[in-house]
Amino acid sequence: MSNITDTLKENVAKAVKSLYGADFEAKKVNISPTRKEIEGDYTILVFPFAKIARKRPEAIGEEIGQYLVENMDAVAKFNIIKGFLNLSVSDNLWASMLNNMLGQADFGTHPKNGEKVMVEYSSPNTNKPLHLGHVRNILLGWSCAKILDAAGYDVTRVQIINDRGVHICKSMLTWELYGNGETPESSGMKGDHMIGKYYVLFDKKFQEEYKVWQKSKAALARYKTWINSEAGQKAVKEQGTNELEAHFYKSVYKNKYFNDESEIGQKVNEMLIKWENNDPEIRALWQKMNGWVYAGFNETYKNLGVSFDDIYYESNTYLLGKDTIEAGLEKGLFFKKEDNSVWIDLTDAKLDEKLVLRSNGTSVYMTQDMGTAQQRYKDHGVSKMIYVVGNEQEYHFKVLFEILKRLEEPYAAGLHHLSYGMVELPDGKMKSREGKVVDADDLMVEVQAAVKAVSEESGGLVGLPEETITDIHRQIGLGALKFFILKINPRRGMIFNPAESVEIQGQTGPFIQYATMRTKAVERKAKDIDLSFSDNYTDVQDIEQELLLMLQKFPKIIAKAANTYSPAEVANYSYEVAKIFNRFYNLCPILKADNPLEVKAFRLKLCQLTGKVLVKGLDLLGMESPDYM
RNA sequence: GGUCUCAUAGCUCAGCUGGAUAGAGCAUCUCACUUCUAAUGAGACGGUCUCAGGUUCGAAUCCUGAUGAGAUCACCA
Repeated sequence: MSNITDTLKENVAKAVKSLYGADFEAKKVNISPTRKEIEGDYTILVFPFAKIARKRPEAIGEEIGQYLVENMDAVAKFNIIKGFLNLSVSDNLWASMLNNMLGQADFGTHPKNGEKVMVEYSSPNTNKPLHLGHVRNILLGWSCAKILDAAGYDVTRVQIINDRGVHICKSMLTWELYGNGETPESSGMKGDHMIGKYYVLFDKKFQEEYKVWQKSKAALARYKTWINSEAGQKAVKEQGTNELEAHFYKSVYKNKYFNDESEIGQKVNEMLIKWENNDPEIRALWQKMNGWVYAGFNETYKNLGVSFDDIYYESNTYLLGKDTIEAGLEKGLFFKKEDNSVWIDLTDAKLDEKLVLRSNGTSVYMTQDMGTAQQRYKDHGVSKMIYVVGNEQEYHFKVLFEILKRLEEPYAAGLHHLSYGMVELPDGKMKSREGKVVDADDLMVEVQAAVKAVSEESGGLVGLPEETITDIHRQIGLGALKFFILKINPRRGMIFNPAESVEIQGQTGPFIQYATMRTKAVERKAKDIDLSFSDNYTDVQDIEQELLLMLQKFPKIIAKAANTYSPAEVANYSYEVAKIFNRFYNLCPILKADNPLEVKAFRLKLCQLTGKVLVKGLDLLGMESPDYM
């Protein structure tokens, strides 16, 4: 039996054909659950047929309703209010609907479609421990991968690690200068946090040096040269001389100072050159320190419950893409300027002229990304690539995708940037320089502690082994955090309120986990109930019908979430299911002693199905379902 | 300035292939645990869907414009 709504749509289309002799696409029939206060289970909108039938909506409803009752066993009766045709489903249909859904081993998931898709997420920089922004990224990526898998795709999860460049050398240098051989073991710090410390230290040391220099005669000379230059005069015009010197040091000259004059800056640049020339000592240091960082990252990933199938490193990919430049030049897609730099003109796509190769022949980010995409296609043969990256890179990806499209890459049509908004704190943006960041590791510890406090108060876990209790606290804490982040449409920027993220009441992860736990608890208690009696149950309550109709949507929700790359779709659906189930749980006793057998059997089955859907829904969000709470 | 997002209840968010009286949660105020675990349920309160036009039988939803917020427009990554 296919889905009842689909069957209804097909029959409505048939009705239109037979009554009015016109073709109407079954898919376009507008059908929705009937509003609670009106009699009926499904409502069909008849306005769209008005033009075809050339009759009043009420008359059309009457005719179609009549047709459906006569031609479908499932439709018992109907009524019409304005242009709305409300159908009531036959009583015996509910049990068969339930059996049908419960009979599917993996209800909700779609058969494999043979398509391969890659999801890239996390993509950290080895200098900074993962923070709240990464957490949103990682959870989105992980959940999307799960959803795509459930929707029938063959998914490869990857991350690209930014492990090269000037910034990496900064932490290496300060560790060499001031580290005294410190290791994660010797300091007891997580590797990524330890490296992060040296990265911050570099900035501090540089600022100190820069500040001293600003008082020198040389500094004053640089400032005077600038102020008399064209750019300097322009600045004077725009903002006056007030604070101009500070502005000069802060914004105008800083990079130049770093590259040309700074002692510590020189050392970093020397180190980078050595790294690029494969200096064995530098490379060994680099590998050692990266190893510490990766160990730290892996711990965080493990705690978050996520993993990857393949990892790309920029140190391997940064030279890729140059052959593509050649190919593009031959095709006439790219062009060279006099200084030998290579460009592409995308002004006709409302994008600008874009540099793809520097005048000195070295790559830019775009070059590298072009090459990496091709490499991934070679490695994994994927037809779709999903990049989970913040919305600040929207422009970059638009350009990248446009270039790959014009290069006629076979996967070009399947490229998607899953762009998500910035995570802000209630008092504004996170700023790493001011230490105003929410660290991923700290965050996970905090949510678990908060859950522990509530749990001990409610006392639901008393009597279980200590280890089990701790693990349940972990599951709930992470559940609260993950749901809090994933329920929001990725597109939107979000305000992360730490207090709200550990809420366990209302629209939260633990609310859904609690409902799921209830389904499990009932099942544990239900013994020796002959489930086949459920078919005799015909007095199906409104709330039971509502729950069934909601559960029936599951496969479509997964498909929609996959098509829109939106875990929020699954999150909000799971919440709705949990809410209806809780209402059902309160209204309809399942195992009550004086319930007739068919009532127990039907409700128990409904409970089982709800449990299956909720467990799967939570799993798609990367959340676990505790057995006790 | 160009481009792209976003704007719905005091707060956090759903709803957007146009359809009935715009929905949840939080907060505030009631009520319900001798009951399959109350981390629950029932009820009350709360709205000019930013504004102004347009299309339509019908607009929170589509179009145009305005206002406000964010992002982006490097031979940076």
